[in-house]
Amino acid sequence: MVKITDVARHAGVSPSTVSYTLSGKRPISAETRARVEESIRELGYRPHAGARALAGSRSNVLALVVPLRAGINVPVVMRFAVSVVTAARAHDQDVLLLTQEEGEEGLRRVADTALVDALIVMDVQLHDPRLPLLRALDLPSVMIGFPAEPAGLTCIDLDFRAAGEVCVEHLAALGHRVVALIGSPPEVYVRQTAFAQRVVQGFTEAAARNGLRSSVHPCEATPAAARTVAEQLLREQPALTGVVVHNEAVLEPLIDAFEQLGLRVPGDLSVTALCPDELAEHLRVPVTSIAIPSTEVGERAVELLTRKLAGLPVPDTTRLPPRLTERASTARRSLA
Amino acid sequence: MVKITDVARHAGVSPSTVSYTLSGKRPISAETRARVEESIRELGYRPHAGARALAGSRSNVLALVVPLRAGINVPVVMRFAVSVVTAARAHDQDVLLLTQEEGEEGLRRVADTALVDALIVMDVQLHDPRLPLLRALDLPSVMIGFPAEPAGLTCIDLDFRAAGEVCVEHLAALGHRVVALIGSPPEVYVRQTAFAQRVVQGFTEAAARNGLRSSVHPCEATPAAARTVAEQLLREQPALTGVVVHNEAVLEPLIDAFEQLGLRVPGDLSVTALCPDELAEHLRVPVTSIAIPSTEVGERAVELLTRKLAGLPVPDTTRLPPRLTERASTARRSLA
DNA sequence: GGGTGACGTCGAAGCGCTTCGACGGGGGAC
DNA sequence: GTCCCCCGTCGAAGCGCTTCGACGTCACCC
Repeated sequence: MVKITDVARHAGVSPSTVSYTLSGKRPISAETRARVEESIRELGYRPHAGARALAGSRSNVLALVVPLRAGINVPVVMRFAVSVVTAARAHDQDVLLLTQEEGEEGLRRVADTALVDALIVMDVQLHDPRLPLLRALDLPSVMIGFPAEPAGLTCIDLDFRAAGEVCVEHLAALGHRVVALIGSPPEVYVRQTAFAQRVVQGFTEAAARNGLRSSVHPCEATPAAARTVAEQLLREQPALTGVVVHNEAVLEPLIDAFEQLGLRVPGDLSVTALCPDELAEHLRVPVTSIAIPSTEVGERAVELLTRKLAGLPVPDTTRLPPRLTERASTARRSLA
Repeated sequence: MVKITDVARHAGVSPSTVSYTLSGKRPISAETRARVEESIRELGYRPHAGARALAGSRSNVLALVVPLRAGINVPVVMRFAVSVVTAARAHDQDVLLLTQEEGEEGLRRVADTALVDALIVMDVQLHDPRLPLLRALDLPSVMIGFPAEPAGLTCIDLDFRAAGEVCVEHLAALGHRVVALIGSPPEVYVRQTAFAQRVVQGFTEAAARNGLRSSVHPCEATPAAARTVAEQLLREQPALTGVVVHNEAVLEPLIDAFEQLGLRVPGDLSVTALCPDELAEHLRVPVTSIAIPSTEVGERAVELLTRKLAGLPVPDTTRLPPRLTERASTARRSLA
């Protein structure tokens, strides 16, 4: 293994000069720098991570805690993880993978052993048991998702409220006057995360603001439930021409059900959804949708962490604006 | 931060004694051990990872390189990653996540900086450019998948050949005499990984061994292609009663096509597949299938690595036996 | 022309841990 | 009873790097 003293000898300087050349923490003359850099290249020097962490009290590693819970969207998590790693590398950091299974003990471990400099925690619940620990730890952290009480933490996620609004605005702009939100199973609304409620909020308020008639319908994640909701909707809201679906599992069955009930999409009914793009694209009728911007969330999370590590101020909460992708499932309301 | 000297002082011993208590590398009397352990607990001591890595030249971290290539099955990768992390923790190791994007340079970096002790490389291609590097590096590594020339490397994967065989044996045992393999798109067979060919091999040989008539049909990953293959099969092999599908994307369209052509599954046609269990389970007719045992692969990979790190011998190649899960899509051949 | 910084570099002191050699004491072998 | 060896423990020497204080040199100012 080639070490810093080897480089120093080869370049005819002291080890500290090599160190300063690398870190830029003190001025080094152009010639010396050139000589040192040449030596580094020639010898293939790579500083030892452990030694660096020990002396510099920075490991240049950040921990990423991924969820395991049933019901999480695996491809979204994966895309997110990859974007975190990529963004981290751009900031000269590596990423240690932790599973949620390790829980608070895992967080404490990597923090106490100084294995990592910072934490990214995904899938944060409203009353996440890890919150007190994260507040107490002196490591900077960023969480994906919003707990009930985000003060003193740094949180980031899609702005679900705005997502609900944008869907409605889109339908309103197309002339639709009666809209419905077909949501997640009832238990989701009383549960650990608040994003489902936020979508409802945004949906309802935007509808009111635009003078639309609107209703909200939770729906179990089964084709049968989808069918039932569709039938009920037709019965109770015959004037309905626009729906927002926030329930990936029933998006396809729902469209099938509507079409079997004689409603053409988008001819008679415009459909928008909150779901991953892959799903929206690959349906028989590609669906106008808003996706969770997993890549952007990952990048921004790393960026926030980097700023915190540098001692710069960061906002407590950042809500990413939704981006609606128009596809074949929405159209101007026919005036027939 | 509490350090080893704090513990030593508190327990009235020397730092080296604390170290030996922790590592077990030298005998420590029961009383001393108890005293030290109590001090550790009381003070909440956690050894500094960097210091440990520096002094002990072991970081207790292993790198996991995940693929990004289009066409990989994300949930499978994710499940695999999680099982690696879990297994690694059981061996007191942490896991650093690398993306394939970083390529050979990334491997070299984590190796040269001594950030990690060992490597797990997923999605290894037949002529993977990383192979020479992995051979040259003095870090132990395990690869998921088999390159063309696995000598000197440690590889693990599902035994695809046996998987092909098992499907045929299952059909043969049910009395089927004419079988077909519906495979991946043609390009897969001339491409980077060999597993597709191995399935064909196993399929063909098992068919011959059992005296079955058999044929192999590559198939593009589109519903239209599925339909075409189904029609062709009916025309050319009217006596066909069993198929093996090794192409996730067309499994559902294929079954649809067969049923639309008047063949009932499993009444007239038994279907087995190589695909993830989730897919097999959630089809209209749940399909008898063999899945890639991602969890097991992950565990075994970590185990192999642990043995290598301990200097123990490991086999160059380990092929995990396929496990066929019987579902509703296969039945005894009707003698009608 | 001497004082004063700023610049560029060096030496040495750690960072917290592991490990090697050494050493005292007690038990077994003779 | 003596010798030897092994058990249990200690002290000290690093592991490879960062960083702090110090120092020499040169340019510039009054």
